[in-house]
Amino acid sequence: MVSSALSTVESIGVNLSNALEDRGLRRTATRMTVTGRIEQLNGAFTAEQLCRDLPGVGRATVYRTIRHLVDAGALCKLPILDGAPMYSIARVEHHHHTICSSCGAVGEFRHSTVERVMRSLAKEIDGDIVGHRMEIFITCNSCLAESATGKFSVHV
Amino acid sequence: MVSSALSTVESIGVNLSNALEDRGLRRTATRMTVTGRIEQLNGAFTAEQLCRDLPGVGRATVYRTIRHLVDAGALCKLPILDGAPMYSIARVEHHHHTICSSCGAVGEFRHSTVERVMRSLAKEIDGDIVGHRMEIFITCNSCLAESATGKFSVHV
DNA sequence: CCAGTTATTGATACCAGGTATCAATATGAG
DNA sequence: CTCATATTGATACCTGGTATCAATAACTGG
Repeated sequence: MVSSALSTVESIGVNLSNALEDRGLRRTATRMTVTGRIEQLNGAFTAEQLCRDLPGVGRATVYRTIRHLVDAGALCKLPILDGAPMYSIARVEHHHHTICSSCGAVGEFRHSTVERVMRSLAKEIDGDIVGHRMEIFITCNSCLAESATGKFSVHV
Repeated sequence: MVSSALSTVESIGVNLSNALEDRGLRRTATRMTVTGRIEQLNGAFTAEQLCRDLPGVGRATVYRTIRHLVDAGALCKLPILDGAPMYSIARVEHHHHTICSSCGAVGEFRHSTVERVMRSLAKEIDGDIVGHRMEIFITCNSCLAESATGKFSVHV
């Protein structure tokens, strides 16, 4: 819901069960259930949330499947300060996240300037840059409308 | 150790026990022990590490003191994917972190371009930007020298 | 300095999120 | 169909961290 509102995200075709198969994992009914649910969600989710949504699937299996998808690069794992990490389908090659401080909704964006900054930082940083992570904390438009109170912590 | 190697960090005088006192907390011997140890460390640390270093101080007290210091803004809490968060003394007003993917050493840096990017992103992001977080994953110079194997996960 | 109030401490139990184990079951190859 | 292998899920366990609470320490006014 939030992802679709971000102008810089272009969806690429993702098929989670294919991602698993590509890693030599079997396409089982249970895994289809899990990946199907994730694709339905169309937004970021936590592992516990997925367990609640799929009471017929064992906790261990849900966590295992998520781990496989992260390893396959099909999901990205987003560390949340003071809380369980969230996962979202990696729709764009390399991207960053927006997190609504009020409702927790996660979106993706990509911006060439960010990558350009990385190159200019390379001169100032002691060592080899091997990657980066960036999150932007926002109050999303629907929360602005409701002017809800913040509940996620923000690193400012 | 890594912090001092980063050219963009300028130390500001920090006194952790003062930070606690400013919040109306008592300057007790136990708190002095904890803050003293943190100041000695001169780098990022985990809560468990601090507990191990201070066997005479109760676990609960170590965690409570860390929480107070984070609330006071004297420490920053850095979420680590797959692991306990690390804490480091907030030496500069607003900054970002470098994390060595090999040894886990954390450094700080500040770069005006990053803040400039935020302003240009404001146009493209749906909602109000309230903050951001950025981590750069590096292989630090000492690890480059040893060409150690990576053990921290990287979001690329 | 004392008595009383309030804050702090730390042992303990507990909780959340997640992983290892392992017997039972499903899957796919031949 | 048969067998080796992968998957599943109940369970126990682990890690990181917090709530509880009785004992103790630290401030306060008198």
